[in-house]
Order: sequence, then C-alpha cells, then structure tokens
Amino acid sequence: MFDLRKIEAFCKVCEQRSFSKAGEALFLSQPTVSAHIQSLEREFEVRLLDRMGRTVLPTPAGAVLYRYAKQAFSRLEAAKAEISALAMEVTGDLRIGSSSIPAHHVLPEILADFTELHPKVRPSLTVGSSSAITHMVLEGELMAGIVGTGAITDPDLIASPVLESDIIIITPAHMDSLPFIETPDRPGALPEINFSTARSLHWILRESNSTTRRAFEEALRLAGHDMRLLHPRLVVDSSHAAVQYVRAGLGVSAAARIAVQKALDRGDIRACTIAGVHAARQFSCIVNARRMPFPAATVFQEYLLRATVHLRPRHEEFAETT
Amino acid sequence: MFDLRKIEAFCKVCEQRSFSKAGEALFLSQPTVSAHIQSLEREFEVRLLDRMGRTVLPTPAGAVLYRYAKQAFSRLEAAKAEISALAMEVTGDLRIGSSSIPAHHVLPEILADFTELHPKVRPSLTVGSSSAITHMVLEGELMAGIVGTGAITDPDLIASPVLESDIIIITPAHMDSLPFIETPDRPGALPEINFSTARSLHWILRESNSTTRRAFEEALRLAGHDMRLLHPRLVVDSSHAAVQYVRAGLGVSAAARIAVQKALDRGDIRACTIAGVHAARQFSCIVNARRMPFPAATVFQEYLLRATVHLRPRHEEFAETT
DNA sequence: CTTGCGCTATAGATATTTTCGATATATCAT
DNA sequence: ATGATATATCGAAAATATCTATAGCGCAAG
Repeated sequence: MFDLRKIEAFCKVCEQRSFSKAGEALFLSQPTVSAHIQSLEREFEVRLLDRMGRTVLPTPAGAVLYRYAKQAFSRLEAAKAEISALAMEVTGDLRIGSSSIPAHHVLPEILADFTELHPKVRPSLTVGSSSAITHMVLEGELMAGIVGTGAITDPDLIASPVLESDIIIITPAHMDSLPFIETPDRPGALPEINFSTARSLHWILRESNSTTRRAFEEALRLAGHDMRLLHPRLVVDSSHAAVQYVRAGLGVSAAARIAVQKALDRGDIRACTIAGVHAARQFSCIVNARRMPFPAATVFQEYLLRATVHLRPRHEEFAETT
Repeated sequence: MFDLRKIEAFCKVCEQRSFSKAGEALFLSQPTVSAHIQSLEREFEVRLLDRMGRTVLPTPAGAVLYRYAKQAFSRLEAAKAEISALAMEVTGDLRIGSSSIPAHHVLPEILADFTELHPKVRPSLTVGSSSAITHMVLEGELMAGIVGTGAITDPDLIASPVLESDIIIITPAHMDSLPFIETPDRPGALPEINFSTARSLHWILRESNSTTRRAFEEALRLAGHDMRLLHPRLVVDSSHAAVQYVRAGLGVSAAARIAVQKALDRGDIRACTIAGVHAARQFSCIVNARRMPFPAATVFQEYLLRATVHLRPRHEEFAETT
C-alpha cells in the first residue's frame, strides 16, 4: 500500500527541488530520501523525478502524484481538525430518535432552541416506535433516543426521565350530555366520568401495540376495569388521527394529554378522566451505556433534562430539585 | 505524521465491525490491528471505536476519520490510476512553448488536428521569444518548444527541424513603380529588386533583437550588403504590425513568408526579394535531453514532424525522406 | 582538461517499528 | 456458571527505516 512518509518525502523534494534539502526539512538524511523516492518509483513503475544535476524536477507522472498527494494530505488534516473540534467543542452530527409523541409535540421547540444555542451541532431526528428507536440506540445508529419508559429493559441503556404525560379521555367539543360525577378541587383538574358511563360511549381506539393504548389498558386493569368492555367504533394508528375523529364526533378516545393539548386549547375537543383511573405515559432519554459520550451528545442530554422540567406535574418538579 | 497502514486497519475495522475480521482481511493478526487502533487513538487523543463486546462501532470521531480517510485513499488511488494511464496511453497535460510565428501561423491547425486525434491530451501553449521558450524548456516548465534555430546552443537540448520560412520583402499592394530586374523562372518565384532599389525605399524594421531582423541582416551581410544603408521609417515589434504599416503604404519591410502569407493571398500586400539575398528562418522543436519522455510528448513530437513536412520547400522534403 | 564542489546513489551497520504467537481478560449466549 | 468468541497485553522475531561513510556523476572554475 501507500506509505505517507515516502510520499511526504517525495512532495518535499518537489517543493525544494533537491533531495538533500528535502531531507533537511524533514529531519531525514539524504540517502533516506533517495531510498524513499526509489521505493515509490518501484511501486508506481514509473520515473517520478528527473534528476538533472543542479536541480530536480517532477516528471509528468510526478506532477500528477504531487497534486493528488497534496489533496490526500489535506483530507487527513481536515479529519484531524474536525476530530479535535468534535472532542473540544459542542459540534458534529447528533442523531436523535424519538417516538412520535415527543417528536411531534415536544422536540420541535426543544431542538429549535438547542440549535440556536449550539449552531455547530447538526441534529437529525428519526421518528419511530419506541422499540425501533431503542433498537437503533443499541445498534449505535442513534446517539440518543426518547422513548416510552416501558420499552427500556436492556442493561446497556442508560435512561433519564424527561417527560411525563397523563392519559386523558377526549370527547367531541359539543358532546355535553355526559353525566360528570364531580370535578376535583385541584387546579387544572378535569371533570370525571365513571366507568359505566365510559361503557356507554363509542370508542376510537389506538392499535393494540400502541404504547398509549397499553398504558390506558393497564391503568384500567389496575382500577379493576376491563378495556374489552368498551365499545370500539374505529381503530386508528396515531393520536393525531384520534383527535380528528373525536372532533368529528365519531366517539371518544384516550390520548396522551401532551399530544392533544393544542386541540384542547383551540376548543376542538374536550377532556375528562375516568374516576379512579390514573393512566400516564413516561418518556425517557436513553443512551447506549457502552458508547463513549462526546460533547454534543452530553450537552444535548443536559439541555433536554433542563428543558423538560416545566412540562412535568409540579410535585415531580419539586421532587427533582432535591 | 499519519500512517496509512494504521488508518487502513481502522477503516477495515469500521467496515467489518470487528478487529479480528479486519485483521484477516488485511492479512494481519488481530493484536496488530489492536495496536494500530490504539496508536491512532493516542495520536488523535480521542476514542475512535466503541468496543461493545459482540460488535464494534465508530465513535463520532471515528466516523469523521473514516469519511476523510476514504477520501484520502481515493485521492491516492486516483493518482495511481492517472499515473499508469500517463505511462500507458497518450494522455495528460502537454505544455508547449513557441515563438510567435509558429504559434500564430502553424500551430493552430496542428494543435487542432492533434487534439482531435488524441482527445485525452490537454495541451497548453505558451508564446514567447525563442530565448524565453528555450529557457523554459531547460527549466522543465515546458515539455517542448518550437523556436528559431539560432537560439539552440545548450547541449541539454535535443532539436528537430520542423519548419523553414524564407524571409521576403513585403510592399504595399499599389506600389507598382518598383524597377524589378527579373522574375526567376521557378514556380512560385517572386520578382526581384536589386539592393540599390532597396536603398531608395522607406523601411519598416523590426526591433534589433527580432530573430527575423537578425536573419535578414545576416543574409544581407552574406550577400555583401549592409542593412544600415536602408532608410528606416519606423520600428515595430511584430510581423503583424509590419504588415499593417506596409499595407497602409508607409514603406516596405522584411518578414517571414509564413507570417504574411494570408495578407499576400488577400492581396493586402505584395512580395518581392532582393537579388542575391537568400534570407530564411528555421524553426526547430526542442526538448530537454535530461527529462524522461512520456507518451503524450513523444507522440506530439512525431506528429509535429510529420505535420510540418508539407510546409517545407520541396528539396528539403526529398532530403528528409532519404 | 583538470580539479573541486555539490548533488544523488550505494553499501553496510544500527535503531526503530511492525508483526506475530501465546496468553490474559472481557463479554456473550447457553 | 460456563464454554465460545472477542479484544488487550506481552515478549520475541522479522521487517524496514534510518544513519554514516563513501562512491559516482555533473557542473563550473581555474
């Protein structure tokens, strides 16, 4: 293969037009330079330098080698520069993966702020199911993932909670015939219905492998209910679709509050909860424990933790600061 | 500095995601690969690969190095490819120098034909005085030069005659009061005047270091005449300028026939000679004897010799073919 | 034409490095 | 736990890079 020391000697000879001067410049003896050039000339099977007594000049082949060799050196210099930048400053590619709720409802603002703060970082976002994102973090394809906490089992993953969203019942804006049993006296609390009321409604459900659906199902089970008693009218594959159908009056649905907050604020839909059912989804930032962290990734994680504090319920906020 | 064997080992590890597989592929032992990677990691002061048990993956720094290293390798591969092309086929840069008469009146067609025949050759033409071109050939800046024969003295030059042009007297088209003494009976022969007629005319002379002027002066001297007896009206610095002033009627001039042939054909000017004066300019193709020829240069010289045969007087043409 | 200077080429010795085999250590899957 | 597979470490051997000394060549000055 190519030997850069020899090629560097060759380049120096071209520049200095002298074997001995090139040797001096590279702290090599002149015979060493001679040997290197001869070795290259054997390798390329062509004369690279015309030795013309008082001076030495590259042959056409030598001129070609010189030009390309300089380019090769510059590529390696560039690598060194970019690598040390990568180790010293917050820069470089940052491949993030996220399940859809954080990706669509939390990350847009966070990533916008983060890139403004660290403009040299070039983030890319992959949206996928929690298990797909987790897999990609384990495979090293992603540097960080934001996934539902349920998917985190592998011991190679380091997880930090970054987001919690309760799961609420969303109803059409003009469906005002619901028999609410009470509205708890906490600020921001939602009206409540009981499970028998829920059984009387038409439900727009998520697919059976949806994490939101599973969390809701589990919360019902813990409260002693069975989701199979709810009447399904439609199965949809995203919280966004669920909102659209609820808004259109086809039925009610369970959704992560964070995913429907904008629709609630606009008054497109309304929200309530089922008495005694406390469903919630947690999201964590996961990284591969076996991979070496680098500034951009570390800083992003720290930023993510700080940026998402305000999104959590107050009691957790206090718990975190202890 | 950079060690390409180590970097190649690193790239192979990235591709094979394994130290031992990389070693196999490169016919190295696994410990050698380990040592190379460690050496690179010491050199860059950063972890390049995350060893994760069943597999190994590049860190962000490693990914950067891999990308640039591939570019560097590709530059060197390209050099090797272009160099072997250079040695095997008629290709590459061809830097030619020429004094102005061949450059303006012969080379345009020759170079056009040559590049059509050998499209991979990229010729460049430097126009300059014979001595400047000769100097550049000796310095290795030019691969071939086409210069007046007089300038060739250095033993490092190999010269082959490629072009001869007689020097003729050009007169205004409508100056018909000249006392011609005879028109020789050879085909294409010009009317003649004698030297005393020449002394009665106004002369447009070239600068004193012009090779055309010196050849004319020398031819006069050999015929027993003295150029200083001619009345100079104007000194110009090119044969083209001389044609323009002669055409405008300011006087007569001496010029290489090849440089004024087009103006003669158009009838802008007329031509004659001085009886007993046989002035001519020879041009040769020169190359540096100490430099290694390569196909494109060799083929160009051969082409030049063949292409210029028809430009020479017939008796030389026969002489050449013996 | 010779001589001396400056340059590259060659030869033999030495120092460095690369490389390997053997083996220790770590990790993974069973 | 344990055997299988992977990387890391170590000491020795092989390869090669490098040096000094010197030969050989071309050029320029005497």
